[in-house]
Amino acid sequence: MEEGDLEPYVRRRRSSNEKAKNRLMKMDPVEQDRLRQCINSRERKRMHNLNSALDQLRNSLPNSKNPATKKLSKINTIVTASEWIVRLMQENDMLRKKLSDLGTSIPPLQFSISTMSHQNHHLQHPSPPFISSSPKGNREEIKQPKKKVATPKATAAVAAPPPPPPPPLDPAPQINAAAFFSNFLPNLPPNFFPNFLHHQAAAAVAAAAVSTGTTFLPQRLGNGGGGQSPLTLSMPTSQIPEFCFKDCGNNGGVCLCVKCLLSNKNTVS
DNA sequence: TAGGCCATCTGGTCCT
DNA sequence: AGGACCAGATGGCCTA
Repeated sequence: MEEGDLEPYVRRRRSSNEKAKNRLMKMDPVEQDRLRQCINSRERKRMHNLNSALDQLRNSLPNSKNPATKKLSKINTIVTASEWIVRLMQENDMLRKKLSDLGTSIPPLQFSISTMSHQNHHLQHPSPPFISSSPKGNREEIKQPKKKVATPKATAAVAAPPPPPPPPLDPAPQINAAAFFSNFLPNLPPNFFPNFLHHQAAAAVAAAAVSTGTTFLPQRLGNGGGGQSPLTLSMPTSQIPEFCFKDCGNNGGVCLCVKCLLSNKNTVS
């Protein structure tokens, strides 16, 4: 495309909108530029609001406060949050069932756009940097999707079947810490466990429990065969670190993270 | 250096 | 008419 093909304001026009085009072409270049900057500014604010909401969502996810974890990308934030919500709903259902079995009942939670909008009041009335200059106020709020003319892409989206309901949550088996270690590291030296900081061992077991779909049951480790005092696992699963222990320097160069354990990358010397 | 991620600009379309 | 929303294009930054 040559430089002459570009109009001062109306660029890359793909279809003709004669009214708008005529109106814009009546403007002088300075006025067109001012309008363009105004539109760009609004779009930036809109995207900043979107990112702000995305940051909130990211910070609501488990492990988000862990400085060792890398910041989730936008798409991963959405996907992870979606999966996390499903997980919470499953756990919620399970707990309700347990309550029901105990003869107690509580009313189901009710979610609605209106209550969520109330809780996200700050999105409709953002803090000063993102306050809309629009005389109509900020329209960036949670609301029902607007009706659009069916385009091929939109039609495909509507025609797509809804995702299958999540499978029922099976009662998770509980993992025994000592059994886990004896299964995956059968040739442990007699004094193996005492060589590890117990919170690392606890974290590794807990991480294994999560990755294998089992429930981490805090309990006492065995004595490791060396006549040492038993170790108490006390780390809640919410604090499971995601980083590899190889770098910690406290375990003799042996990594206890699940990934390394399962891939046999670690060696016990 | 390729690929992922992101911010920004931009034009088209819809909504109020 | 003006603003919101959307998606394509583009270039910068970072990392494996």
